[in-house]
Amino acid sequence: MPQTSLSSALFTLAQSYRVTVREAINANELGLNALHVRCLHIIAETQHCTANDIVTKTGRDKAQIARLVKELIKLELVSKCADENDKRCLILSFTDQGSALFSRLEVAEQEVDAKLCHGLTDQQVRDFIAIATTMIENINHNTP
Amino acid sequence: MPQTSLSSALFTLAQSYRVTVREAINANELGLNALHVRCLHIIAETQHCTANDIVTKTGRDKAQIARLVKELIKLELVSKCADENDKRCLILSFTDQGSALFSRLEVAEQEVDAKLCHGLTDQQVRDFIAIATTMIENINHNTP
DNA sequence: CCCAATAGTTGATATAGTCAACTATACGCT
DNA sequence: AGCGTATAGTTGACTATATCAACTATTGGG
Repeated sequence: MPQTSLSSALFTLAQSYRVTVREAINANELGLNALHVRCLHIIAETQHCTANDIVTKTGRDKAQIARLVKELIKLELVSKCADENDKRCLILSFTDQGSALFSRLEVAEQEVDAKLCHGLTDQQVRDFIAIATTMIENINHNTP
Repeated sequence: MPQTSLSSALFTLAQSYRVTVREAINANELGLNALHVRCLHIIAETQHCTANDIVTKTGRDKAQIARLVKELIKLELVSKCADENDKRCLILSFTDQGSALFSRLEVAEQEVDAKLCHGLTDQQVRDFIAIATTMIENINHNTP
């Protein structure tokens, strides 16, 4: 089954990726989906992370993020506390459980990535990410 | 906003792509989504195309495809008729309207693709598709 | 003729994504 | 200070997508 066009390659890849991540995550008995995982990553890599940071970094609707974060909090993976200087901002950070789970997640993710990149060189993967990033920028640089 | 990891690049790209395609399509006053478009492509490129062909080519649930096809039929873009040899198989083909619309779609899609690939060389795009295809194969080659 | 397999349909339900209205705080201004 | 406006986040209602399981109809093989 050859993948010819850009759109179909992209579409198929995104779909397969979602399914695989979900399987990997379910296999790890965590009640999280791919977007939860992205949130956790962003929280991990952003110091002083707010819900709004997640909104801008993911490009999702803020309502969606709000509910997602609420779930993470209910799962006691993340806690929020108001910024001292600006009480509108609620800083998100990992609980101990959250940190522990994030480590496990990273392992699971590396497995998915390794599977995905099987047979590809590091350089190819880097190029792929670079091109994807360019495409994302192209697509976000508003349609004039 | 740098995209570092493979997963986040993929995820962001897929999301942006969906949004852009949808905008392009809405802008073209068609009541279709990205998956409708994929179905039309598959119908176009597959002679003797059945719903099941679409299921295997897209990897989606057959229920979802059934409903999608039903919509395409209601829109009078596609018609189905039973295979003479095997009456379980319903062959899908374009109506005249469907063919006409598909031509328009191809133009719209080329615009999206052009936007996406702005600043990239043909070779880069080819490489990108090739790598994506490899990833899709990796991911589909069942998890042992 | 019966049975297992296949193609497709349907209902119920779950998950994901969107829009608009709302609260609360903060900032800038005269 | 008090006003208007911007920002962060929350919520409700809704739409769209996706998934599961049960079902029908047809087929081909013993």
